[in-house]
Amino acid sequence: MPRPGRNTYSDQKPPYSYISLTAMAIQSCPEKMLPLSEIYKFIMDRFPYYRENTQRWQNSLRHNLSFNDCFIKIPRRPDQPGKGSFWALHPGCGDMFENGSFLRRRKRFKVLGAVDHLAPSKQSDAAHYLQQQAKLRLSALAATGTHLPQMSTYNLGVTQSSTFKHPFAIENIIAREYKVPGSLAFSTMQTMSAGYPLHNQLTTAWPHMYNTSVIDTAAPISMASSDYSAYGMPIKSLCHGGQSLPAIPVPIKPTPTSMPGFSALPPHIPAFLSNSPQSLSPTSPQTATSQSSPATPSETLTSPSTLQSVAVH
DNA sequence: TTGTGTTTAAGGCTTA
DNA sequence: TAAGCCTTAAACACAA
Repeated sequence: MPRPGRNTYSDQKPPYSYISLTAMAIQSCPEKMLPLSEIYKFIMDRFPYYRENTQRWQNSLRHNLSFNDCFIKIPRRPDQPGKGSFWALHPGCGDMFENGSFLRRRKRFKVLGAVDHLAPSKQSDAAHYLQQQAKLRLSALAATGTHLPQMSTYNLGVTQSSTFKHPFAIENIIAREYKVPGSLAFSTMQTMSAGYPLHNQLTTAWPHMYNTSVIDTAAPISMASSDYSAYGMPIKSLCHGGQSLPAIPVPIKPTPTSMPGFSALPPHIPAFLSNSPQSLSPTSPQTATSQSSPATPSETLTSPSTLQSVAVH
């Protein structure tokens, strides 16, 4: 793994792949979906390296979005004018990264050929679900007269201040890994008490996928409003410490970190997943995450229950 | 015109 | 060593 010799990524290429960077951007957004331009912004804000040669890496990034099944395209609604679609993570890609670390992908995520016949409905289902999530949030926020909070979904339902920076937030990771090159990154991460692997992140976006130990296309999805918090988040998924901790889809190669219950946390969870708009760079301005475009859906409740996937190796 | 999205190809690197 | 992953480049189509 490259070890930048400077304090920041300012002149070093981050050790993350484009897939990881894209996943970071998407996960950093409360809606768990971003338009391409916002993904660009997220990356450029946090990694000054990518403020140059934009054509090159942006082309690569677009290639990855199209090529990899772990990304799903969500069309804009008519009331969401703008170029391009929204991009989200496929709900089944939670185990894609080794030990939950975005530094390395465990295996390539690929949609099962056997269920490819469902492909036409995949994106619309995903769109329905994500937009429904946004709708629920917006409804709740409208009722309380507040704005969409720029706070991590982790903070919802738990006693953390709005300024809380998750220990695995990308800011912290980078600060630890690169402010002191070759130093305490690993051990520091190990000492962190409360990790939030990608699975937990996905739980917020795809609760039905992570509240069952297996992907069950037949299982009806309860979307009763009582199951949701004020932000449209499934209450169960917010209770990290409870019994309702989401189970993880069985990986091809099970690892301790992917076992239900998270008895063992990854030693270097990436998790970039803070929604904090703070830049990782000493020079970067406001980040894109605070400007993400929430959907304003109006569809009826729909769950992407037909989504099936498998990580292959 | 520009941004977005798709596809193909090639080469380097890592892993099994 | 083969396979897979990642990056980069390029061409093309489409839409705002």
